[in-house]
Amino acid sequence: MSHGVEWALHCCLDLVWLAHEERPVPAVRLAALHDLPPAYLNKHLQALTRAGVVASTPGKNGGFRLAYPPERVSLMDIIAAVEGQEPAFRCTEIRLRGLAAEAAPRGDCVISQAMRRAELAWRSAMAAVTLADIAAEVEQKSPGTPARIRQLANA
Amino acid sequence: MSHGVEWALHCCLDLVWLAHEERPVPAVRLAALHDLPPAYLNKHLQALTRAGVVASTPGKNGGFRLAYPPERVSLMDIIAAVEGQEPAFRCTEIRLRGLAAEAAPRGDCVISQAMRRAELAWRSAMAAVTLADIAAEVEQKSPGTPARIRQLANA
DNA sequence: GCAGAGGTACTCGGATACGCGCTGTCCGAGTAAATTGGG
DNA sequence: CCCAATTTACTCGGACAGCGCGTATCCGAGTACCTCTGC
Repeated sequence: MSHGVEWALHCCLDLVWLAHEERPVPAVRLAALHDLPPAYLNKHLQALTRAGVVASTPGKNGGFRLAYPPERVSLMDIIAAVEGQEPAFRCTEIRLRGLAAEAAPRGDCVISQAMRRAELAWRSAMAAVTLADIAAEVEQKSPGTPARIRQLANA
Repeated sequence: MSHGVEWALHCCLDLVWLAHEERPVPAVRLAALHDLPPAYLNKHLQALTRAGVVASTPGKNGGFRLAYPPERVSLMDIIAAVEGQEPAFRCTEIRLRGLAAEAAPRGDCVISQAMRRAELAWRSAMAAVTLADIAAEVEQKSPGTPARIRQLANA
């Protein structure tokens, strides 16, 4: 899994706390928060924009903000936006090629079924966690974090 | 996830049915079963050998066979052998770098925890399925498959 | 003082190089079987 | 006929190119703000 996923997750979490600001947050500001290459982070934020997870406003005082309230944005949404929606395991039906094709049973590939089940378990676990859950847990462990982030982002 | 995983899974399943043979199965025979590039399949079989999933015997009439009975080989073992044991999501602790480092809460990264939980769900689902389960399901759906594979592999 | 036109600074968006890992191939080391020669 | 040394054929194992995708960067299109001028 690419590093852009980690960046996108943390930046979206920051956007939760910065949503109370009037103005959207530019990519440069988000990059400075975590010492990331600004232009490359911008690329991933574009992917989030295309997927509809965040909304971008161009021009001066532009930037990014969450397109939905944090309760409605799951970690799966962010991952799918950055990594794409294709499944990690792609069955190419090799059982239907070569000599073994004659012995291939009818119906779906059993191996592919098992892989799909496992991947579905992963996707469900990711979809069950929302940005609001993450934010709430962080605020519980260290209540000062959101205000600190807002302060540092506007410096 | 690389294609080698799919190859390894299907070949290990074939090895379950070919385990009743006296002689190990060479990579060329396995490749012919599914019309795969023999040398490249051999490379993945080497990875399975290094991981101890299959055992290789060199020389004439050599080849590969399962190192354990199929009940003790899970799909996770095969995937880990080919893809490596490192987790798909690697937390690089970007919350501790940049301006936000001052606002970083103590304890583990909450996002990383959620990712680990999801990945653990995936690994558990994979580890819960053994080659014996897959083989039994295939044999139930089409009982002639194992004998057909044995016949085609020795042709 | 005020309105409007122009300039300016800032931001997103996509187009452009670079590097690493998966993909694919080849040849050598090693082993077991087959062969051959001698007893 | 039996045995052993040699040859042979076959297999795994690792070393060697090719390519696609993620990584990283830069510059242009577009927008909002600021400034300046005229009334």
